[in-house]
Amino acid sequence: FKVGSLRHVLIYNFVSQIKSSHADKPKKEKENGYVRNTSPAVIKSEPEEDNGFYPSPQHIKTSKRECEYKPKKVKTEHDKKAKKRKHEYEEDEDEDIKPKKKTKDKKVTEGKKSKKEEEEKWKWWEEERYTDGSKWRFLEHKGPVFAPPYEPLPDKVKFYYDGKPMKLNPPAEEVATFFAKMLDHEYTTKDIFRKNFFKDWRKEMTSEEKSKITDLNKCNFSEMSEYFKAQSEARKQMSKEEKLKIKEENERILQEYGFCIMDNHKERIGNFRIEPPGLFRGRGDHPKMGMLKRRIRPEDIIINCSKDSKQPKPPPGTKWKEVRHDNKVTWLVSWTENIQGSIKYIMLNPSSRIKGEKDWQKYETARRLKKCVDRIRNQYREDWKSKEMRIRQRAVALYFIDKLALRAGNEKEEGETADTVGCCSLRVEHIKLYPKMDDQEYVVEFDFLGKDSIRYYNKIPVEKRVFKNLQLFLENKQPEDDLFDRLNTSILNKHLQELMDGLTAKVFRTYNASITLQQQLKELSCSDDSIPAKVLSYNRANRAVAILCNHQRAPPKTFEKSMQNLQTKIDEKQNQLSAARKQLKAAKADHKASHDDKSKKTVEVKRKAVQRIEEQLMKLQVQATDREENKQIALGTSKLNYLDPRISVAWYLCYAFTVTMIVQNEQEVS
DNA sequence: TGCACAACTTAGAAGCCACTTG
DNA sequence: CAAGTGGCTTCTAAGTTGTGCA
Repeated sequence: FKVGSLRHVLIYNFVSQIKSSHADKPKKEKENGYVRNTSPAVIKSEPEEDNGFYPSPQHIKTSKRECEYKPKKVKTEHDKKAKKRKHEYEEDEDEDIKPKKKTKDKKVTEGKKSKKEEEEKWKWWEEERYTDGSKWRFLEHKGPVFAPPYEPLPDKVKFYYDGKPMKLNPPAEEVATFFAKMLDHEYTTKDIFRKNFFKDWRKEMTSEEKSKITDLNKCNFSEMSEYFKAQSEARKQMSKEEKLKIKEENERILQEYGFCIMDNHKERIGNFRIEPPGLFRGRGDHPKMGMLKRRIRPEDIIINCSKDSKQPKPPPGTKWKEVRHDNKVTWLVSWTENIQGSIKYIMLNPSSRIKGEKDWQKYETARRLKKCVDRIRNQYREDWKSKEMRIRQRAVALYFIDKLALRAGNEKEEGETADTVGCCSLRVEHIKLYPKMDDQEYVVEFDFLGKDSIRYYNKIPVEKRVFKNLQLFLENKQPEDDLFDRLNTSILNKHLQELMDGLTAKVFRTYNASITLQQQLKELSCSDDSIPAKVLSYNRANRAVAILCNHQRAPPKTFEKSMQNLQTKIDEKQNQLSAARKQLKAAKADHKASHDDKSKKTVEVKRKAVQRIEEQLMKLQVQATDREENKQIALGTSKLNYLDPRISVAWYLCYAFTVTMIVQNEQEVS
């Protein structure tokens, strides 16, 4: 599990170092008049009750020093080098970067391979990074792919109002089809959805239509809905040739618009298609659900590319809103969306250099946190005793973020989005305190909706001082008041920045997720295990992380059924096994009687059969366990965003490498 | 300090597609 | 060959963080 042992293949570019002083410079709190139900700024002193549980001051010093560790070699990228990157990476043979030996070896072998393959395997991580804040030197692309224009319905497909057929003009008809396509979804039964939809739909109607259509309940979209269902059915029934044709066309579009040139490398674009118009579907109880998401036109689009590139052309007869050349950002295309008024971007694929570097950096920051997390924990424990309310609140919030992997929790504009919270925005109504619960003391019960309106429910025992502080924070407050009324994410992050360079609230999530994976792998793995058992161990470690981060999913619609199917298979296998065992017994008896070669062979054959079936049964059982445990848990998000891949690779190398394929998918490894 | 805005990461659902299985 | 399945990719909403300005 020594992830550090992988260092030789990676460049370590610690750009930053810990600020020398963590000394708290007490700042005067500014009071902006009267605020309802805020906590007192200063807290009367309490009797100290140090239980000697926490590490000694010496220990703190050690970890502090560790944290201030300054890498021997902080690379400074000279302008010359930065420019060089644009010009060629093949010619960079003599660059004096640390892992050069390795690189050279590889280059030699790669020389035999085709040019194309080499390009695909560009090792951006072996190159220098930009240090001047610019993201690229050269950027060329073809612009976005727009949603296909609306095709009016054939005349035979009718819309009925109040029982009478009615032909809608195309703009209103288009919006009606959006609704018709969602008829099966429970969204369309929700009041807010219907109200928002109807309001926006009416905006698209002619005055004549507007005066006629006044009640959504009198609208009958069923014929439209049937038509679309038939269409999608027809699409499934298409012949092989037709399907192939569509596939080829998609491939052509991908090749033309799906890539860009950034700094001499062809890179895959993430989302090169503009979002088509439709009805907005927020998550959870979203006040704007059902609103019309407008069609985006070239006139809405801002193009970003380099001056010396071939600029993308807008569709004939149209113009871009703007073309700019900003190399301090990574996006290629942007537009403003009409529901929240926020900006949407077209950016590169995760496989790109620009995303990969950022991702790597994220895990490096998490590793730096590992080095000084003890110090930070001691610090916030100290702060629980602070005289200042804001410091206590900050310290308790940070404890939650660290221990429970809660998100930072920005304030949100009321009425604009679903009512969800994170740590700093927790309200009184979201926690309950139990001085005693069963055999545990000082239990806090959390119950709130977090990101994407996923419920967070957890009961955990906390340290006494935390509990007492929470009681204090709750004093004289209403359920809808903020728990941490003297705290917000920007205050918290400013504090974290002082504790460690680059530290923000979300780094704790990354760190705790990754360290949990590492610990769980160590704990759950046993080198004698069979392959399926090892896979189960890995998935369980992954699952522990997903639980920590509260990554949930709706149980798959077919879950119960597929579970049953699996169980049937297991039962069958068990029957097979007992039959095979019987046969083996019989063969043995036969051999004992005859002692000839033939019967000996039969015994061997039967023995092998039993073994094979046992293995198959075990595999099925493990699969069933894995699936059952994973019913409501989503592993993807943590795999993708929180788990340092080096931990998985290290686990694979030092524990599972004798076994051919734990990770069946090569892509996963790369 | 508070706010708006911009840029970027993280998130679950839906869609798609290749494969298996009966 | 159809139906089921599972493992992706795609889609786009919903977060976090940083910045600049009053």
